[in-house]
Amino acid sequence: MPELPEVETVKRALDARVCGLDIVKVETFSPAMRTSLAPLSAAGLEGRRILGVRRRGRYMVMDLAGGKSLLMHLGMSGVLRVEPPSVPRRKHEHIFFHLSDGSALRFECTRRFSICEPCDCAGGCWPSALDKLGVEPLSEDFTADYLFGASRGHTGNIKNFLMDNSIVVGVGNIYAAETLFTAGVSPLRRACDLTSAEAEKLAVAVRATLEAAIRAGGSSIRDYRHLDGSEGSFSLQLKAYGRAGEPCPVCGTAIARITQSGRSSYYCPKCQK
DNA sequence: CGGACAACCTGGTTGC
DNA sequence: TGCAACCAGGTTGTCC
Repeated sequence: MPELPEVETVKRALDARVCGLDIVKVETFSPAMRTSLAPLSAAGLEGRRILGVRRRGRYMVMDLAGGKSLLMHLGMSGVLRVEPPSVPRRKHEHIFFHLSDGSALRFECTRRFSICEPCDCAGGCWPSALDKLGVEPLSEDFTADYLFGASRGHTGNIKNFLMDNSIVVGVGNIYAAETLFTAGVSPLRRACDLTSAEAEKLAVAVRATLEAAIRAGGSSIRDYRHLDGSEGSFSLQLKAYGRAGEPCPVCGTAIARITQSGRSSYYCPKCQK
């Protein structure tokens, strides 16, 4: 569900809200998201203080006192909320972390694609499962040169290339569409055919789009919600994604919808070359 | 190896 | 109203 701006928004809010609190009790309600929840209670999370939350790609790691951490991924439909445990449990809320201020961190996941499992990655390192992730698009390592170099030899289309997490993390279906629109590049182009000037435009567009989306608190298309249940507003600024048939905001041509690798792509056939 | 695609799971929307 | 088909923001494994 969430791409980088949504996860970053959740991460920031979570870090600000639960840092310094203790996990008093862990309550699990239904067996398994993608990984079993059974180890959660056995992992000795209860009684540990929350030290902080960090993000790598779409993964979040919540560090706890004593060298334990919790690896979390929201999948397609994961929602984290901090609210009183007395609020009636929703149908797909799988875990309650009861916190020392009386609130609960509640993990909801309708489609069960999420991950929430203990890991040993204290001291700022990351679980080995994240080893193959590419560069962070908001880091100084993500440059036009990097993007151009990485695209050489990739004969697949540029849209799938942007969504390849071993190249650059956090760009999913929504922001791939928005980025390509902003850069004026057709999603049908082969990655290896990009010029260095186009790679430059794309790198700038990726950074600008993600930063603008973070400022707006992410895009709430379907399930995505903030920690308090409110919605992100960037969906109002989407120029191409989900707008098939609507006029392009630049030239008025109808936005087209096509399928690439089984997923919908939206673009302006006139502006995007 | 790169790239296309199915599978994982549930629910909402669309269309007959 | 009923029901089937299709769609959905991610990741992983399989096949060619």
